[in-house]
Amino acid sequence: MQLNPKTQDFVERVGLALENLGTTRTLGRLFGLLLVADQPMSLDELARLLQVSKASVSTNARVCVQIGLAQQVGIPGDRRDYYEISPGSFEQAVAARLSAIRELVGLAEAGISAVDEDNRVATARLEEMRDFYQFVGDEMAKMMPRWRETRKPVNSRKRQR
Amino acid sequence: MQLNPKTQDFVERVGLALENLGTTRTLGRLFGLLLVADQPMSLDELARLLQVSKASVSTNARVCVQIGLAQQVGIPGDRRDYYEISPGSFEQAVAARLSAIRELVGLAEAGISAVDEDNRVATARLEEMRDFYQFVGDEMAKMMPRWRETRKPVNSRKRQR
DNA sequence: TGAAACATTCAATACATACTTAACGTAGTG
DNA sequence: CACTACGTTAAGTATGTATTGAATGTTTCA
Repeated sequence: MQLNPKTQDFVERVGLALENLGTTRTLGRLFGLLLVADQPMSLDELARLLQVSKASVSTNARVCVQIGLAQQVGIPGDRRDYYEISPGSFEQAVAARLSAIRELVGLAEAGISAVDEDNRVATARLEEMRDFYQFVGDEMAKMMPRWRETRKPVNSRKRQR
Repeated sequence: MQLNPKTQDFVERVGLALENLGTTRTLGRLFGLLLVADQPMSLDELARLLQVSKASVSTNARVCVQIGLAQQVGIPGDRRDYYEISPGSFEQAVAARLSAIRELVGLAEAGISAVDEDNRVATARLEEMRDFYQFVGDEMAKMMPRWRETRKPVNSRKRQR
C-alpha cells in the first residue's frame, strides 16, 4: 500500500488533532492511517507508511487497543499482528471523556467539603460546578443510546443478519 | 489568606485533573485556587499561595482569561490586577470541547475526499465518524440551553433582580 | 539445530515546553 | 525627580516524555 499526498495530509491532520486532544502525535497519526486503511495493517507496514520506528508503532498500537480505539486482528496463515479501527472507537472516545467529567463531579464535592462553611461564595461556586458536570455527564450518557438508535434501519424488514 | 491542608489537596487535585485535560498543571492549580477563593486575588497573592513565580502566574492567569476560565477584576484605589473565576467558566470549558468536536467533523470530511472512491470500507468508516461527531456536537449544543433552564427559579415570584 | 521473522522491552537520546530569574517598562507616590 | 510597586517579556534552565536503536524473547520453518 502507498499513501497519496491527500491521505498523507489527512493522516497528519489527525495526528495534530489527536495530539491537541491529549494523545501523542504519533498515536494520532497511527489512528488516522487506520482510518483510511482498506484492510488491517501489520506493524511493519504501519512503521513504513508512518516513517517511524517499529518500536514506536508497537507501543502506540498497544495503547490504541487499550483505550478502545483499535483492535488486533489475526489473519490465517500469518503470524504477524494486524490492527484495524475497532468498531466502537468513536463512542469509546466519548466514553473516556465521560469518565473525566465524572471525575470533575467528585472534585467539586471534595472542594465543597474542603472550604470553610462561612465561605459562601466558594461553596455556591463549587455546588454549581458539581451540578453542572453532573448534568453534563448524565446528558452525555443518555446521548449514546440515542445515537445507536439513529443507526438502526428505519424499516424492520431490512434488518440484516 | 492562608490555605489549610484540605484546600491545598483540593488545589493539587484540580491541577492534576486539568493537566490530564490538556492544560498545564500550574494553570490547573491556579484555577483550583480561584475556585476556593472567597474574593478576587492579586498576582502576588496567587504566586505566594501556589508557591510559583509571579511570572508564571502572570502568563497562566492571562491564559485563563483568554479561554474564558477566569476574569480580571479591578478594585477601587488599588492598581494591582485581581482575578476571579468568570461566571460562565464551566460552560466555557464545555464550549471549547464542542469546537474540538466540530473540528473532527471537518476532519472526517477531509478524509472522505482523500480516500479512493473504491475504498468502500474507509469511506463508510469516515462517514460514520462524520455523522457521529455531527450528532454529538449538535446534542452538546442543545444541552447548554437546557442546563440554563434548570437554573431558572421554579417560581416566577422568586425571580431576583 | 540453526536461521529467519516477528514483537516487545529497555536504556539512551531527542524534543518540546513550562517555569524561573532577571531585565525591562510603566505608572503611581513621596 | 527619585523611588517604589507592579506587570510583562525574554533568555535560559529544568523537566517530562515520546521516539529510537539495540538487545531480548518467541515462534516458525528449513
